[in-house]
Amino acid sequence: MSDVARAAGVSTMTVSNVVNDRPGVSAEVRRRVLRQLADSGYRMNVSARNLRSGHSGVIGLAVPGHDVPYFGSLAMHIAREADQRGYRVAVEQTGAQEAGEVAAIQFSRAMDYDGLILSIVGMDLEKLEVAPTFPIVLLGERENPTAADHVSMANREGSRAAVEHLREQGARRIAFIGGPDTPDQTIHSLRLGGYRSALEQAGLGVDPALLFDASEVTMESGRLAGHRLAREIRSARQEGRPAPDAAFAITDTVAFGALRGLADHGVTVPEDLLLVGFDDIPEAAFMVPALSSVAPDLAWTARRAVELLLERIGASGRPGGAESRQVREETIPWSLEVRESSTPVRSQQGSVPVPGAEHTEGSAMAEQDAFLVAQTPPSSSTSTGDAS
Amino acid sequence: MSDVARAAGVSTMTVSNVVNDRPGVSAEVRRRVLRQLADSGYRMNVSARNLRSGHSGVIGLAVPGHDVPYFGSLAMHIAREADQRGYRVAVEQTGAQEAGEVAAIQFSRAMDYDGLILSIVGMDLEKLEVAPTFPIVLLGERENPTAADHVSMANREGSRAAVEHLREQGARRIAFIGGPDTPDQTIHSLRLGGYRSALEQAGLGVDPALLFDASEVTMESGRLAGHRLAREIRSARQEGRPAPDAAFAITDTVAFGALRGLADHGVTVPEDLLLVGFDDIPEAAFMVPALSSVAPDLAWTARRAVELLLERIGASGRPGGAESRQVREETIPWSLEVRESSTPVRSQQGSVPVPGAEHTEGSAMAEQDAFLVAQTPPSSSTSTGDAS
DNA sequence: TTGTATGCGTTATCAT
DNA sequence: ATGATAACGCATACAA
Repeated sequence: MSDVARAAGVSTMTVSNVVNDRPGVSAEVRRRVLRQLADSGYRMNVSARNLRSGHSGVIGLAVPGHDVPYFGSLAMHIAREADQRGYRVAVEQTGAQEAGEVAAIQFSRAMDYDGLILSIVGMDLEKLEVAPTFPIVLLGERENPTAADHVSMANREGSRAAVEHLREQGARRIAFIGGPDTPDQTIHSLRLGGYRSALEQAGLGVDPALLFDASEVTMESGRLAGHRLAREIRSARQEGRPAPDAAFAITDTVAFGALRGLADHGVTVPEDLLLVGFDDIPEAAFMVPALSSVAPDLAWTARRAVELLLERIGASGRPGGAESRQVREETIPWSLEVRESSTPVRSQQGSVPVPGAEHTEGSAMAEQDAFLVAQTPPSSSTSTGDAS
Repeated sequence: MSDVARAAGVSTMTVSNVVNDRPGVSAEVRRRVLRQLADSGYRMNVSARNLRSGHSGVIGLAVPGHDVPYFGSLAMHIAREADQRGYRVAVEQTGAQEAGEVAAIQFSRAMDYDGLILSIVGMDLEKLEVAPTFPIVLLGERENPTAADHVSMANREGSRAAVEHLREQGARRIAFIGGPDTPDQTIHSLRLGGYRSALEQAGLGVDPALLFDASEVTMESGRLAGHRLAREIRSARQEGRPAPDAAFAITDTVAFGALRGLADHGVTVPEDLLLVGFDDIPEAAFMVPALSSVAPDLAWTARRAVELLLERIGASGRPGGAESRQVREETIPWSLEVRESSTPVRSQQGSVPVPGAEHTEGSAMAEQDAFLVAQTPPSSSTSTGDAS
């Protein structure tokens, strides 16, 4: 910058003013400086500016893994949202849910970010020893005991709606594919809670034989659970007892794996079994069969998360700043997307290579739409959440 | 740091030495400083350190979209690789392939990174006006005219192997699902080139009627292509001319969409049509049917990309640094993963809810393995690439 | 409208 | 083994 100043015959301060487009610079001088700026190929040293200004203009986003579709989709929305507010988003992965360690790493790593949006998955919130001065917004499970803002998923309500929907579709023995129940609030315990509450409302209890473990929340664990579920269906039918006729998977990713696992054993969805997932990842609508899913409003989530974080960043400078602000807790609006996987078929489609009806691109689109919004969600499953 | 120094009765320099674990500090003093460090809750100011050291310890990774599975997978590998070398990775999304603009944005944004790994998709490399002093490694298409290191996909070879494989499986009319041919090197033109070259080697030409557009490289565009392909199959059969019996999709994501589009019209894979994709995204093995795919070695890719970038970062300080180093061009090793989607079935599995054979978890695993490595890739499709 | 002095938190260098 | 000093590149405060 001093080079540019010398070449333009002004002081570095004037150059700084030009670069940052501040008023108080004559048009003539500005022109000269701009010219020099271009010629010299000058570029701001961001570190120096950060050092001086005390902020970096980037917010961090910590997700469990870059390769998890749900978080990929979330990251996209958050990046879009932050862009609009002049912030950059740097996405990091926490690797897994190794509570304390990962959280600590995340935190220390985030020190040069202005703030952090942290997706916690199955991690003990108590272990999150966040310095109360650092702006953080938590994303994820419900009922947050920490002193940090929190945008939370309606895990219980969403899961309940999914199971109620399955019952409305005629399902009588509904399996749960997910992790074990735990005292602390994890994705597993909460969504299992919703499953239980739907059953209890129908006057039923949870049959342990209908709980199929997929604690890892991966496609592979879903597949293995699918294998076990298929075997249970077979056994039940052979032994003449009622077989599972539906399943709620804790995650679309798990559901995807389960779909594969069931197929491995010749069990088809929705003919043999109805299936609903959670997250409504972009892939859900494209699976065969298209996967019904509890769909959190990701655009809303991204907007609120960024807004809350920016508010806290703004407050963290001023007296009685970040630490004293009241903690906010908001719940993500959601809906239930009903697709093929939970819609009992009237007549088997079969593998007919040549469809009977004529199809143009337009009619194909219409057909596709019919698949995507096959059915209006029941009233209990419409959007909810306090978008305060 | 000066607070800590004062409290510990030493100089800031000594504190710095302790913090950075440098030699030349007596055990006694180190203990005292460490204690103060802990008590005071001190944390390094990264901006200041960066200002002083001249580098940030962060490398950027620019991908088209956070929500593209292939790049999610890639990001995961790169993050792992960089971690091992003490670097952090910040992932940003370029939004799309808007050549010049996006590249410029990326570049300016990357200024406080030590370097950038840039995934270019369908973007004109010529438009990438990169300041030759900034360390960049390009990831993506082949034959790079820019003055930057480049780790490239074996687009032609991989595509050719896929199509050859389809022919070996008995396919006679192989469709291409992807974007249009262009003079410049895009993912479309290159993979189409491989498709063409495989056909020509078999003494055939490219039939324009077998080119199904999916230029957007999304699930949705794949689905629409699937619709058109299904209609072509129907028409051909009705009119008694040979129908497409296989397809090569430019990307697994497109293949996934195509699978859905075909299913919309009752066309099943592999019974009615064989299908191979490209990228071998994690989902490929879990699709029903499991998707055959050209599988680039992502771990290798990540390692080389990071290594090349770090070399260039290292050189950029020294005299005759980054700009003068010779540009490196390497090709990613790959293999062909053959799965169900390109394996003609002997006897139709059908939708039998109760499999005949007994299944334990173990035998289920065995069955799964059988699916995953259903067949050894032909010799022409084994790993290749100059891992120099 | 423009310039000067000063300091942000850290580390390299040189001295002790 | 430890400390004093200067400097990294910029922006705030104030003087001119």
